[in-house]
Order: sequence, then structure tokens, then C-alpha cells
Amino acid sequence: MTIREVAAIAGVSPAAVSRYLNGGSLSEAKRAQIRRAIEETGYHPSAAGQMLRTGRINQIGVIVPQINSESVGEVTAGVAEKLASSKYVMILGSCALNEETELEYLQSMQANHVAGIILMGTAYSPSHAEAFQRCRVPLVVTGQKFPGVHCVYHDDFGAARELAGHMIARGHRHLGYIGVNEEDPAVGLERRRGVQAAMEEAGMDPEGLARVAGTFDPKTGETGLLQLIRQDPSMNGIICATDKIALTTMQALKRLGRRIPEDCAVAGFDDNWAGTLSEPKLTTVHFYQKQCGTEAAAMMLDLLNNGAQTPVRQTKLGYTLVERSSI
Amino acid sequence: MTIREVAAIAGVSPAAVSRYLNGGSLSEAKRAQIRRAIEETGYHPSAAGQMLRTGRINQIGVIVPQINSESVGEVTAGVAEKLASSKYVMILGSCALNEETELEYLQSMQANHVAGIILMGTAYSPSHAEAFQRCRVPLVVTGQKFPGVHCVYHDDFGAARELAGHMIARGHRHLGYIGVNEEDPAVGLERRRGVQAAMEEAGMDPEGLARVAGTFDPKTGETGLLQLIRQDPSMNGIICATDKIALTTMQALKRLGRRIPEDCAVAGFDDNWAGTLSEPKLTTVHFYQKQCGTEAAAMMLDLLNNGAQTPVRQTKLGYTLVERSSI
DNA sequence: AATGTGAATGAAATCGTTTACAACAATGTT
DNA sequence: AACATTGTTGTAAACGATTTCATTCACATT
Repeated sequence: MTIREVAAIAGVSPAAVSRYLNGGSLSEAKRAQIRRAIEETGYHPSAAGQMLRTGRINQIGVIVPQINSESVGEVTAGVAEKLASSKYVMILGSCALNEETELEYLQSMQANHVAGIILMGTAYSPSHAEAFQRCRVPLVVTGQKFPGVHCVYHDDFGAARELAGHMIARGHRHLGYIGVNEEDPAVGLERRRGVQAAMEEAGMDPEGLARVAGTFDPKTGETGLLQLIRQDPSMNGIICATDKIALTTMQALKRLGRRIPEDCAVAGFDDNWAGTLSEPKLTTVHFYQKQCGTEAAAMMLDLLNNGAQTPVRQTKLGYTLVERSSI
Repeated sequence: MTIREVAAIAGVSPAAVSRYLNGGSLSEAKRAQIRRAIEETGYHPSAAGQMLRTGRINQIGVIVPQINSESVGEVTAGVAEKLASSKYVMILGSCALNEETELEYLQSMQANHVAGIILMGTAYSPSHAEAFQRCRVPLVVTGQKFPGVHCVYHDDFGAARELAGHMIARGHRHLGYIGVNEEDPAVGLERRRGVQAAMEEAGMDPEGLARVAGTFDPKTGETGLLQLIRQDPSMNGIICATDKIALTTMQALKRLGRRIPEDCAVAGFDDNWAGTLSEPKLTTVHFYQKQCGTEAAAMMLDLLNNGAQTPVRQTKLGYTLVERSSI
């Protein structure tokens, strides 16, 4: 089904159909005929023809560190939801946690003439900075605040500060922190710094924070806990960089015979569903991951419509403290 | 930089350059000239032109019911992993659980000339059957066994039978089943039938199974449990269609003061991570979701290479019973 | 009545590639 | 020597969309 055939059915020229689709001056009568013809035939314009003629393609590249992760799934769902009502489709590149792949996708997607790229950020290195600068299509980064690029990110620092402040206010003043790879600015650095900021505000020494840097693997909770106890045997409050780590930590604590939260409070980030099942239920922070995806997609659509030369936009999203019973 | 310019530099016709790139008969002399011209100019053929001319595009459409779900994420990751080492990229369509969108994507992706489509199956209706038959590009369905289409699916029936058999063998002979929408053949029907098959093998009346059909929402566990108890107050074993439902059911049972598994055993499907945290730990069935994705992608690549006219292939994947302490 | 304005319209050119076709040369076969 | 066979080569016609250009027409302004 080509634009010619549709035009023939509607009794107009192919140019008129193109104008109908892309917005050009057209009488209401023809508009109606064309609408009917398109509905009748289920015509969709060929991406190939469009791309050849315009040099652009109605596809937006989405680069994610891995797909099989809850937060990534939420963001992607948000992007998909927003894009569904646009003319753009989403082409997905998963890096399988390999950092080089991220930059390769950035390259190959541009070579494939995508209209724009949404990148779920993880680590930030000089080669990232260079690749971002060199990017010839609009680029939106989610989940991280990188300098000089359009971003939609979470208030990891604020969330951590409030969470830790809450824990301190409840009397847990010997804090421990189980973190992840600090090359990830948002999850690795900001959350830890937020905790330390809360300590400072409470008149405590931020360097007194017992801490270990693990990985995103939940097992980090178990191994991390043992290291933490060695660092500070009197520790009575643990904040973990993710709920998965926190839940594993809780299990390990229980095995050691400690009561939660009386002997030691625990908290995490992400509002994982499993946190509603544990005993006690996990206090955590809810981030608006799906909204992050829709915001990023909206920003991208705006960039594509109004030209990419606008000043750098960096949107910070809020969070909600979810108080349950582990503090 | 177009094929014409390269041809001019090499002193040959554009056709010769095309033959050089795609493998046609060509003298060694011209071959060398063209090689030099291409290296000199850094020419790369335009995907748009190729696509338009050949009608094919190096993209594989993946249609999923929703992205933000663990099993979908796993399958998608498997597909992505396999595709990464091929020349194809993945274009993702998420249906947001809307069944019509599924068929719309099937349409629009074909209109966009994708090379093939991988569809994560959910419901199966006459309009699905028709759309599948009418599909002009290779189609692989995952997670469901539909007649007449290439499929990669799980042994839901066998898994349910073994799981229920296990429960019966441990003395839980008054069974209840909390299911989901039975328009989903795999999760809705096969799992329930497997349970009933096990009952029959144990000399029980399969119609004696107390059962309710809920939704994928975990809350189904709570509401379903109450209905089940009303149907059969002496019930001492519950099988749930998913782990999420099972975990909620366990919570509700505990609130009613029942001991698990002494008063009532519980089991689910999917090997959700949360099942390792609950008290008691959840007995479940592990399906190989990621493998399902890689197998489907491998099948697709094979179909694309060796022509789609091969007989219908339906690959059944295995499962592993994960015995923990809820039975 | 003459002129200017702007919207509506279709014909035709264009994008970069592949490939059917025909032409040709070089070789082997009778 | 005539003929078939094989392998190289270039020409030109697609593929399906967008967009420039020129034309028409209706209406408002002088």
C-alpha cells in the first residue's frame, strides 16, 4: 500500500496525501476523502521512503544499561507510553552492563539516522563527555545529572538526606551505609553524600559513617553487613543503596539474632514491591521512574519540534518517603 | 557521499560498486580500484537507499504486553543479547496491556518493513489467528503455543502437574487454585489444567479443585483466598498462577492465623526473587525466560537466513521445580 | 474593471540504492 | 570458421515518500 494507491482511492494526488499527513494547506473536503481512504486501507507511510527523502527517520533510540531490571523497565515503559501517541517508534539498545557498548550504540544509532537518543545514564567518564558533545542528534539522559546535557533525574541527594534524617530523629545515631559502585554518580555518590549531609545537620561527624561499597547484586547486603559490624559494632541503623540490598541485609541481621528496628534499623531506596512483604516492612524512598521516562520522552519530542538549540534543560524529579516499620 | 560519487572516483559504474559490496561478478582490477576509492572516502552505504530498494530493513520488531514486568524484561534481555551479535537491531513496541495495540503494532511494524517480528504472546483470539496468518514477515511467538506459528514456549502444563503432584505427595489433598484470566492459554489455562491432571493421577476428582480466576494484580491473592476458603473450608494446599499472587496469599493466610505449610501449603510460578525472602520461603517453578528470548531470536535469525518456508517449529522449554519450605 | 493576495492543487524532480537487461569480450567446442 | 558458453560491465528503471514549482481559483482592494 503506497501513497499513490491511497491517493488514487481518495481521488487526489499523492502530494495531497503527503500534505494531509505532514500538515500542509488542504481543503476540508479533500481532507475528509483522504482520511476515509487511509482508514479503509490501513495505510502507513513507509519509513524507507520517508527516510530517503528527508534524511530523517521517525525512530528514537533508547539506550539502557540492561532491560531486566525493575527501574529500567519502569523508565522504558514511561518512554514507550509517551512515544505511543507520537509518530516516533522506539529502537532499544541494551548494553548488558557493558560500558563500551553504551558508546557503540550512541555511534551506530546516529549512523542509522535516528531522530534522537534517550540514554539511561550510569557511569560518567571523560569518554562519555566527549561522546555526548559529539552527538549530532538531540540527546536526553535519564537518572543522572550530567553537565551540559539535557537531563531528567531524581533527587537522590535530597531523598537520602531526608531518609537518614528520619532515621537519626528516631534515635539511630550509629549509622552504616551499604553502597554500590561510586562511578555511578546518582546511586553511588549522591545517596551516600545525602546520608552524610543529614549526619552533619544532626551535629554528627560525617566521616563517622561506617560504609562499604558493594555492587547491585543483592548479596552485597549480606557481605556488606559483616564488614559494617566489624567497622562499628555498636551500629544501630543501616541505609542501603537499593531495596534489594536492604532486604538481604535484613535477612542477615535476623540470622544474627538482631531485632529490627529495635536493635538496628534498616532502610533502602526504590520502593521495591518485596519491601511490603518483609517482616518488618521496609521503609524506603519512592522514585517516580515511570514519570522520569515520560518526562524524558516529552523533552525529546519538544527538542525535535522546537529545534535542539535551546539551552540545556535539567529536570529534577521529586521523591516520596515511604515510612513503614523497619525504622 | 553516495555510491555515484564513489563510482566516479573509482572510474566505474555505480552498479559495479554495488556488486563489490554485495558480492557479484567483478574483475579483480575493478575490485581493487573500488576498494581504494571506498577507503579513501570512508563511504558507507545509506541504509535508507538500501531499505527503499530492497524493501527490507535490518530491524526486528519485538511486541510485548508491557515492559515493566520481570518476565517480559528477561525475555527481552535474551532477545537483545542474541541480536547484539547480528546485524539486526530491535524495535520495541509495548502494548500497555491493551490487546488491540498488539495487532496495531503487528500492522505498523510490517508497514515499516521490519525483517521479522517477535511477539510475546498473551491472549489468543480469532482476530489474532487471522493477523498471524496474514503476517508477511517471519513471526515468532514466545511464551505461548499457538497453532500454525513458530513458537518458543514453556512447559506450563508439565510444571503445574509436577508442582501439584509434589504438594499432593506431601499430604495436601484439599487443593485450591488462584488463577488469572483464562484467555491467556499458557498462564491462565495450562497451569490450571496441569494441577487438575496431577489430581487425576492421584485418584482425586479434578472437579474437586476449589478455584477462582483473578488477575495478574497481586491483590488477587488476598481476595482469592477468601473465596477459596468459602468454597472449601478444609483446604490445605493452594497453588497460585504467579509468585506475586502466592506471596500475597501467604500474607493473608498468616493474618488468618494459619501456619504455612502445616495448616495450608502454598506454591507459585516464576521463581520471583521475593520468594526467597518470605517466611517460609516460597516453593515455586523456575522458567527459563531469558533462554526463551535467545531461542526466539535464534529461531528468527535462522528463519531470515534460510527462508521462512520451513515447517512450523515449536520449541518447548523445560522448567525446574524449586523446592523451598512453603510446602 | 484591473490588479494583487493567498490558499489549494498536481506534475515532476529528487533522495541512494539494487537489479533486470542488454551488450560485449573472452574462451572453449564443434 | 561458426557457434555456444561464460563472465564482466554499464544503462536505466524501479522503490515510496516529500517538496519545489507553476498554475488555478476565489476573494479583496484599488
